[in-house]
Amino acid sequence: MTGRVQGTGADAVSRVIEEWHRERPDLDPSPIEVLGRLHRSFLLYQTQTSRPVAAAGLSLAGFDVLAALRRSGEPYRLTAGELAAASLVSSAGVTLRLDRLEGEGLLVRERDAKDRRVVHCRLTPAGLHLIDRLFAEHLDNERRMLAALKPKERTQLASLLEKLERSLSDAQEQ
Amino acid sequence: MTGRVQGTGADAVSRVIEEWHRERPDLDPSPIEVLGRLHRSFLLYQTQTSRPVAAAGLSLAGFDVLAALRRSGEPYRLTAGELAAASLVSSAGVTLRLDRLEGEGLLVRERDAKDRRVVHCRLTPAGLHLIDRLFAEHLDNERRMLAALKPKERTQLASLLEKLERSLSDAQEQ
DNA sequence: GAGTAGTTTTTCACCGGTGAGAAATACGGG
DNA sequence: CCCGTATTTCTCACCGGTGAAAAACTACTC
Repeated sequence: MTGRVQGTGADAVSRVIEEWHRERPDLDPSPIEVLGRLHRSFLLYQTQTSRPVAAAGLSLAGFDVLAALRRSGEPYRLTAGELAAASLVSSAGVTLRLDRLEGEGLLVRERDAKDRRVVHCRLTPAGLHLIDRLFAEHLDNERRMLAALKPKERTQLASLLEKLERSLSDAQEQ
Repeated sequence: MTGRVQGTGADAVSRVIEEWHRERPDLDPSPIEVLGRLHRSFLLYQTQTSRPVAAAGLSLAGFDVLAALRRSGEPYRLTAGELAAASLVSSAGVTLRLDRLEGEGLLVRERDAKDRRVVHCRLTPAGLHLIDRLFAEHLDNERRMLAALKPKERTQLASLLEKLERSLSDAQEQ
């Protein structure tokens, strides 16, 4: 018997699909097999990732910006536009992130001398120190989250997620 | 030569990993192969999913609630707690979602007669009609997003995401 | 070199989420 | 019954995101 109630029996998404199949047998709910699980996995990931970052007084949004600057290498400097593109965030969102991080002294804004529209963001020593400490922790935390996957499953999943990202990008185009 | 600049060359996550490898060769960034792609895929998914839903005057949050009620079957009624659990949202978040949907006449709150703490939420005819119309569109939209994946890739990805969700759940436990 | 189009970032008004704790109710044991 | 504990939902103060439009600037064209 497959029909479970609400609780913790099988997989939440499997139950969702069973319910839709019962209620709307005219529809094919199979996309949920992938995208519903994407959604739920992301929410779990987000919740668990933010905890240690928040313990250091940072949000995931702030962490994301500092990480982008750090991995860009010296002089740890990117424009607001580059940060928006790297994080898939709107330009308004980036402005907000920068306001907070600049207020906390983790980065500084510097107007470009040649093209005075563009704003460069540069890590301060405090920002560099913080992200260097947090990022190692962050990776360890992520490793814990993947502990139940075998190495082969991880590489397969990575490869399929890469294809998924491309598929989603394609769909966006038109 | 593998080092690409910023643009559209290979995969954004591959570039991120190359950068980290260059900047912090002491760390193993491999979790990003999976979780960075999870993150980006989710953001793309979210953006594209919200468009048609928003065109009907609804947010993804509202859509999520109506869908949970609809698939629960007649009488299309769940408690606030059940909705929170189904959507991985805090109780405060559910209250907010319900306020908006009730204000728009898409559901009604009904206090339980036996246990007056619990609030049942029931789809109104307007809510039922709206979600029945939108959900079919939504599935078609999701199918478009998966178009570049072969059937076999979809089932593999679904199965690996199920394992990932379980791995993330396990990690949450302690 | 003035006008126009295009770009980059910021502002504004809003939605949607959280954690902590309050409020209301239920329940079990003396 | 009454008390302490647990459960369920809501309130409050806040963070973080968006789209549209403004602001600041560049660059093209005539």
